[in-house]
Amino acid sequence: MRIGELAERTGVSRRLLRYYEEQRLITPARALNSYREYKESHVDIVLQIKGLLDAGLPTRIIQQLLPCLDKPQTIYVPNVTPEMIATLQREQVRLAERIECLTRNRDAIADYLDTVLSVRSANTESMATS
Amino acid sequence: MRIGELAERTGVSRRLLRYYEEQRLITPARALNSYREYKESHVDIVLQIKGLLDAGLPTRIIQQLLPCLDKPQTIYVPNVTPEMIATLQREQVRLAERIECLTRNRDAIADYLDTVLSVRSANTESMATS
DNA sequence: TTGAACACCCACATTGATGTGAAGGTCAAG
DNA sequence: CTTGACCTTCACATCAATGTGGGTGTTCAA
Repeated sequence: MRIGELAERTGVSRRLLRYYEEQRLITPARALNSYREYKESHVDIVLQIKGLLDAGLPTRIIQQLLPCLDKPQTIYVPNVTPEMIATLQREQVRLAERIECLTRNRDAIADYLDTVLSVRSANTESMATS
Repeated sequence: MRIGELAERTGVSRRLLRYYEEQRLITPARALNSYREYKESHVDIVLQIKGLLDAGLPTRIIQQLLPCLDKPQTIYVPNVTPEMIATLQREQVRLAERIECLTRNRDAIADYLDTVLSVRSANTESMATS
C-alpha cells in the first residue's frame, strides 16, 4: 500500500511516516515511480512505534527495540552482540520504571476518583433526604 | 531548602525546577531576598513530576494530575468540577493505554532476551563438548 | 488531454523540554 | 572589603517530534 493509505489506517500523518523512515524505524520498498510501498505488516509496526513514542521513548531507542518486537522472532539466533543484549536489558529496566510510575499514578487517580465520587453521591443523597 | 539542594537531591537541574514553576507544577515560597524556598515535600513532588514527564506526559496534563496525587488527600471534598472529573477519567484511560503498551513491549523484550540467552548458552555448551 | 488526487523532496516553522550563559543581587567566610 | 558560592531574571540555543507548504512528477478517470 502507499503512504496515504497507511497514514489513514494508522492515524499517523504522511509527514511522520517519512520521518520514521528517516529515523530508520521502517524501510518501505520503492515502486518504479519511487513511491513508497508498504506491506500489510507495517500497519502494526507503525502503531507500535506510535505507542512507544507516545509513551516517551525516543526514536533512537525504539529503533533498537523494534527488531525484537515482531511476532515471528526471525532474528533471535544470528549475531546478537553483547552490547545489544546489554542495551535491551537496560531499556527493559527503564520500561519497568516507567510502568511502575504510571501504574502508581493511575491507581492514585482511581483512589481519588473513588473518594470524590463516593462523597459526591453521599452529598446527593443527603440533599435528597433533606 | 533552596533550589541548589533540591536540584541535587532530585537530580533535576535548577533550570528545570524553575521551568516546572513557570508551568505551575510547583510553587515554592520566596525568602526575603527573593530566593526560592522549597519544603521537604517538594522532593517527592519533583520526583513525581520527573517520572511523569519521563513517561511522556506533558506538563499541561501533569498539572491537572498533581492535585490528586499527594498522600493526605486534602482536596477531595471541595469544589471538584465535573469537567475536572471528566478530565481525570480521560487521563486515567490514557495512562492505562500507555501502561498496556509499555507492558506489552517489556514482555516482548523479556521473551526475546530469554530466547536469545537460552540459545546462546546452548551454543556455549555444544562448543564446550565439541 | 486535462484536472484532481496522490506522490515525491525540500525547507522552514513550531512546540515542549532542556542547556547555557550573561549581568547582576545576597551572603558568609577570610 | 573582597572573594566565592550561591541566588535572581532574561534571553538565546538546541533537540526531537511534528506541522505546513511550495514546486514538481505520476496516476487515473472524466
